[in-house]
Amino acid sequence: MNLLSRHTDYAVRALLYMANRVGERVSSMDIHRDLKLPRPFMRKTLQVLQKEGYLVSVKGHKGGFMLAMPPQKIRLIGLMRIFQGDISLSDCLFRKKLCRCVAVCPLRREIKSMEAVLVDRLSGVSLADLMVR
Amino acid sequence: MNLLSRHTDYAVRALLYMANRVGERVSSMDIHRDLKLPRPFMRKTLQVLQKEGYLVSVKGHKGGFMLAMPPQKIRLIGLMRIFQGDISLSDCLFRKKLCRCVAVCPLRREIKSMEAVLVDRLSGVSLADLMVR
DNA sequence: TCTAATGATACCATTATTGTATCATTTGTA
DNA sequence: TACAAATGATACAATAATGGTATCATTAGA
Repeated sequence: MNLLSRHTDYAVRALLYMANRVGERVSSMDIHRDLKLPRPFMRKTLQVLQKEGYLVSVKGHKGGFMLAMPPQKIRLIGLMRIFQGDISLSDCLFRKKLCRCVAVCPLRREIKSMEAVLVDRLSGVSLADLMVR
Repeated sequence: MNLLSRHTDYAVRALLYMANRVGERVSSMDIHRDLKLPRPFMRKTLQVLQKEGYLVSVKGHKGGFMLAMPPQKIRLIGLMRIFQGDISLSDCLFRKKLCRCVAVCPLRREIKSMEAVLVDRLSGVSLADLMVR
């Protein structure tokens, strides 16, 4: 199981990369070269981050991206919500039909509570925390 | 995201069903009729549970299944491990290549620690706990 | 001996995720 | 001013995991 999707994973890496180059303009080519992430896919990641206000972009020659906010303000939970939707450990709508979980309610309650723990932990992690080494 | 796969989910339901019919022989047909689970698929679930020692089976006419142990001994984490492998929030081998996570180690550490919390919680839940109502 | 059950297993369908390709637009610079 | 290098937008394809079906062999009760 993967808590983070590729988009989220690549987002974290790319953002970390930029956090270490504050003031510079970073292109998808730079990231591709240095981090070896598949470029077309990761470009989509970056575009989403731009739309969501995490990145400022400059088009054209010598264009690229820069962080739009300090690393302290970028939280793991925020990135996950963008790329993976609300964190849930039991997706309960199954093609518009009601979940198969309602019948096993005590189990559902357990899982929901674990979910809350997880979200709490994830909320505590910022990009800045991941930069410390 | 789903913490539980269908197999695990169906296993819990079927086991709960049998826990409420101790002494009776329960067939896959009974479960299908009463719980509306897709029979061929759920039959596989039951067969695995039998192989793993959770169920005793009787073949032939009037055959079926019975719990092989008391509900207190059946733990959610055990079922998950059978049907989903070891609980991990960051599957790190990607087609035999080393994970893409190692490069973002602090993140990996965070996730591993959340994983431990989750496993701990899951270990605490038994079938008997889910029967209480 | 027929029927209803499990055991084993092969196969198919669906979905989500991951990844590629392409074209339009923008902008610095030779 | 034209070219090159970048992002924006978007359509399409590949892959893998999961979920599900079908079938045949075997067993056992009535």
